[in-house]
Order: sequence, then structure tokens, then C-alpha cells
Amino acid sequence: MSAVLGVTKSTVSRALNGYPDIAEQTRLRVERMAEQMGYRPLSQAQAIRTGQSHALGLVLQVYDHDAHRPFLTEFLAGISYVASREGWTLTVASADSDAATLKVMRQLVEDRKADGFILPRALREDPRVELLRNLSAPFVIFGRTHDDTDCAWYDIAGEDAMREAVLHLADLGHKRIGFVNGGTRYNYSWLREEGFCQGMAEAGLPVDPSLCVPDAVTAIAGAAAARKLLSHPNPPTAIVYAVDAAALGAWDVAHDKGLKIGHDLSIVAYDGSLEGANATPALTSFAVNIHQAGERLAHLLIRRIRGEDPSILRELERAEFRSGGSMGPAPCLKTLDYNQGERTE
Amino acid sequence: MSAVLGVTKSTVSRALNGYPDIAEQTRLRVERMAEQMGYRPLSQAQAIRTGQSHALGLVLQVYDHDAHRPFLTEFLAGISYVASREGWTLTVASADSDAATLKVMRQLVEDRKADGFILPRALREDPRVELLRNLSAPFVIFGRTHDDTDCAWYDIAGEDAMREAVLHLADLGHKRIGFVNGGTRYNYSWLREEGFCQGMAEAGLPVDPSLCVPDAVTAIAGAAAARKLLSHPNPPTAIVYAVDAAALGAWDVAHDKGLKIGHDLSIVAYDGSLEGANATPALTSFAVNIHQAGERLAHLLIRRIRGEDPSILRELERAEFRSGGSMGPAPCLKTLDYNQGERTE
DNA sequence: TTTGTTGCCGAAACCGGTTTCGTGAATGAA
DNA sequence: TTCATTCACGAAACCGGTTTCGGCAACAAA
Repeated sequence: MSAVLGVTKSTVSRALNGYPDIAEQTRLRVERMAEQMGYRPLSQAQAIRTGQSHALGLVLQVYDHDAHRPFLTEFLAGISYVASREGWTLTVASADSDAATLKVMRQLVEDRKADGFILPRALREDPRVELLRNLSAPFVIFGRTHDDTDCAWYDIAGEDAMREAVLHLADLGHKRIGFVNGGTRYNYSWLREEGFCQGMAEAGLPVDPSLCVPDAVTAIAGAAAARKLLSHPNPPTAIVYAVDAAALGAWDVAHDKGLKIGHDLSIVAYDGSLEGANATPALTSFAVNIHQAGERLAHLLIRRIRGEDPSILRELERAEFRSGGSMGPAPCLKTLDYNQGERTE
Repeated sequence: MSAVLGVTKSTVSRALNGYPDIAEQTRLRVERMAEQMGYRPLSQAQAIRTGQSHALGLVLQVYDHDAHRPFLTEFLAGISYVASREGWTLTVASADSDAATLKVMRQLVEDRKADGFILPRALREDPRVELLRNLSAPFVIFGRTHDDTDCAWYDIAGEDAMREAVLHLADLGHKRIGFVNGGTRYNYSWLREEGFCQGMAEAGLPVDPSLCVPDAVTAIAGAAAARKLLSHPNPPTAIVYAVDAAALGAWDVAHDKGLKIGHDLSIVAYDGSLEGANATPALTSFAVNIHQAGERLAHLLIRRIRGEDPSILRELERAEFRSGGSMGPAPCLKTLDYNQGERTE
């Protein structure tokens, strides 16, 4: 490379790295030749001097048996798409406990296997954030955390979705609306609950605490929640679930009770999962573009590693409403205005 | 490190790498001190001299919309578990076409981002194998390929599972058994068909080509296959599916036709998916331990990279039979022996 | 005692880059 | 014309290891 051009390797290096003391003409010459020869500096060689390996880190938390699993391929594809476009790679590790996650991340930083991290599934108080702050290693969170000082993040406004879900249901005449939240330790569940409450307030409906169930992320838990809500003396005509996977648990329960979903009982959830779309009737949900999330996160992390300020590296995207048969008008009521949704059937 | 011990870095390096010209006593001294100080040589520094970065490569084929997706977390966890135990890391990339896969792999090799590859979803004729042979880059296949000369691989004996499935069904009195195969381009579908045929032969049953449907890996395709088989003038009383996801397509079809699965129609499949286990009735299937697969593949690949001969780096595991309600005795027949399974209902 | 061996380790080159430092040439001001 | 800058680049040190080479000491054989 340098031999072909008759310049030293220092000139090549500085030309490609945008040093100011290289003549514009020389820079172009070098860049063109690099392009032509397909020259890419070996990142390992760069790494031993610069300390940067051009690798994004992602530690999968295997114990996190939550909804994002089926999305993983999409997510990884999104990340690695942007990463490889920018000449970066993705280093994946896994851990089976919170402690293991921290240990693995620390090791990846010490060994310079990752220049920064994407943190999926933000907790309300996230120990990973604390660790990375201490190591002063760059990171970007998928989701928001309680104290996001110095945090870059990308998130999807689940709270808006929950709010809209309520307003849709209210438009359809529902007065008693239940809420089944997701995992308590995750920050998103706080936000989604807020959104639900705000929607209720805007619709002029009271939030009945006995119609709110926390911590359901699986079909099993979702079914238990549905059973509880439907055995309420004054049961809801609609249930908003914070998580698709949990919502699908309501199908069997409704069937057992002889309730027709979308008719006697409306369900709206969040995630836009394939399973929801394939259910009969299809689950009305808010779809999350997980490929895009991966792309944006990779993009933000690279900028963060390059030194940009975290306060400008924050993006909030909206989920896309996807209507399915699981949401319908409120069933007939004895009286429309004063009796809040007692089922006549 | 070397300063503390009063030896040069060359001695340290040779001691840790097992060179013969280091006194045993010195080697122990160095090893102990390394352990004590938590010293791990920077792999990037090693890489520029040795050319090895201690990273395993995995290129996800996003366009491969097949059954392995839900398994991905498990798979990655298995790989990275062994990798990190051995001091290796996992580099993940993705590609959206065969051509892109090859391009990405070539680039990873050139940039020394991966010392070798795990190839998921072996095709019967796999271009990745050809590429890596040409690049003389080590690899290990998840699954077998047609010509496995110089190939290390790990696979699960799907053919045995299919054979057993048939024998189980035959034991239950089924005479007319349909077969719905997986993706034609994948090698596993050839093997599973062989297994099916062998099982039929052992059971003394003829294979009726009009009861065999190829190329179904999704619920949609599986449903279409079921519809086709059930509208046969002399329909099967049982269907063996090569893939769980496709098998689940039969549920709706059976429901539409008024057939009770496990009663009027038996279904056996392969994968041991969660969705199958959660179906009602539960899908009888052969479970694959995907975490273990990841572990073994990582192990084999590391040994392959270290130079071991591919012919000894091959492992064939068995799938685990998991009984569910979807398999039952053959429905009553007009005559047991001579009429092959004409339904009386 | 001299002359090979052999065992063990230090010195130094090397890997492929980055970065510091210094310097010749071109430029501008006096 | 002369001197001070500035520009643009080469030379060389450096990053943290690996690997080659050479040499000292101990030991055996002559």
C-alpha cells in the first residue's frame, strides 16, 4: 500500500484518519488507492495502540425469559447491519445471572473485546449502568432507566401505546378496563402503567386497583391474570396487556368461560408479536420494529463511543397500532351511562 | 508482570504458550504469577503476530425464516458459554442472502475478526463450505452436508427420530401415515425422509408418494399440506411432520374438518418447540437440546481451529422423544387387516 | 584442560498499525 | 534578499505481544 504510493505508512495512517497535516491531494490519493486495493487497516493492529477494537458488545441475559426472545434474530440483524456498514463488528456473550452479566461485561472491557455495550431490557435500577459508569465504558440502553443521567438510549413509547389502547377502548364504549402489566423490575412496566392511567384519566374513567394485575410476561401468568379479573364481581369488558405473550394467555381462559374474544371481552396488548397476529381472533397490538431498534442502537452506540454527548443520543420511537379481531365494541349494558360495564349475558 | 518476576516478556510469553525451552520451575512461577495478577495477554496484540483473534464467527442468515429462530437465544448461550470458558469470544454478523453471507464471511476472515465459523442450517450443497475450503478457514457445521469431506460437524439424528415416529404410530395401529417434509434445500430434509421411509419399511408399510408433501417449514405451509393430505380419497390417520412449526398448521385444519387431533388424526413432529408443547393437545415431538448443540459446536470449532483433524470432530446426538396428546391410537377401522385405514366416521 | 552439547533465557526483530517529533521546502512578511 | 512561519511529510518510537537468534552457564565427553 505505502510502497505503491511512494509514501510512508505514517502518511497513509494519518490520511485515512483525517489528520489535518496531510495535503488534501495526498489524502485523496491515499483514499482512492485504499478503495481500489480494498485496503482496510487491521483492527487488531489499531487496537493495541488506540485501545479500540471497533466491536460493539451485547450480553444476552439468558435468565430473562421475557418477550424479546423471538425477536432476537431481528434485533441482531439490525445491530449487525449498521455495525458492519460502519466497519464495526458485534461481540455477543451471554450470562445466566445479574452477577454473571456484570462479570462478563467487565471482562469484555478489560480484554478490549468490546468498546461499548448495548443494554437490552432496561431495569428501573440497572446495575449494568452503574458498572459501566464506573468503568467509564460507553453504552446505550434499549429502554429508559430511572436515572438516565449520562445515559444514551433508544426506546419505544410504550406509555403512549397503552394510553391509545385505553382511548380506543373507551371510544368503543368500554367503561371497565383491566390492566395486566409486565415484569415489575423492568422500567417499561412503570411507564406503561403510567400510560394506562393517563389514558383512563383522559377518557374520564376511574382506575380500579382491583382491575390491575402486575408482573405477567408469560401466557401462564397472563391466563392467571385473566382468570382473576374475570372472576371479579364487576368484571372488566376489556383488558389491556402490557405484553403480547401474556395477553395470549387470555384466549384459553375466555374459551373456558364461554366468552368470545373481541365480542364479550376485548383484548389489546403490546409487542406486535407473530403469535398474536396468528391467534384467532388476531390480537390487537402495538407493533415494535425491532430491526430498526437494533439499527438505531448500534448507530447511537457508535456515536457514543466516538465521544458524542449522551444527552443528544436519545431517541424515542412510537409503536405502530395493529388492529386485530380481539378488540370490539363493549358488549350490551343494562344501562349505558350509570352502570359501568356489568355484563348482561 | 515481567518486571515483577525479573524475567523478560519473551520468557513470559513462551512460558504461557508451552514452549519447550523454558525450565519447568520458571513456567510454574510465571503461571502462578499470571493467575495471581489476573494477567491475560491481550488477544489483539497476539493477533497481529499470530493472525488468530480467538473469536468464533457466526453469520445469521436472516432470510432463513425457518424453525431455528425461537431457539436462537439458547443456541447463542450454548456457544458463548463454552467460548468464554475457553477464553474465546463470539463474533456475530448477519446477512440477507446467500451471496451476502459469503461476502460477510470472507470479510470476517480477511479482517481476522473470526478464526473460524459455525455454520447453522446446513444445505445439501452448501456454498459456505466451498468458500471456507477455498479460504482454508476452519469451520464446523450444525448438521451434515452432502459431501462432508474435511468437514467437522455436529448433528442430531433426525432420521432416527422420524423412523421412531413411524414405528410408534405403527404400534398404535396406524397404517396410512403421511409425511410432511421440511425445506428442500436443507440437508436435514433428505435425512428425515430417509428415516421416515426406513421406519415405514420396518413397520411393513408401503410409502405412498401421494401422502408425502415436501417443503413445509411454516404453519401456513403445514396447514396447506394437511389440507391436501386430508382431502385425499384415502386419507392418512397420522401425519409425521419434519418440523414442529409446520405441524402446528394442522390444528386449524383439523378443527375445520371436525377432526380431533390425537383421536381422529395423530400428529408427530420434530423440534420440541415451546409452541408445540403449549398447543392443545400438546404436540408429540422430538426435542432437540439446542443449548447443548451450541456448546458442542463451539467446542468442536475451537479444536478444529487448533488444528485437529476434521474426521474426528464429528458428533451425532439423538433427539429426545416427548409424548403429547397429539398422538393416539388409530381410529376404528372397518376391517383391521385388509383395509388400510379408511376412516369410518 | 579443552571441546562439544545441551538447557535456559535475554536481546532484538517483528507483526501492522498509530502517534510524536523533527525537518526540508514552500510561503509570506520585512 | 532574508528571516520567520506554515505546510506536508518522513523517521522513529510505540502499542503488547510472538518468535527468531544468539549466547552464557553447566555438564559431559575427549
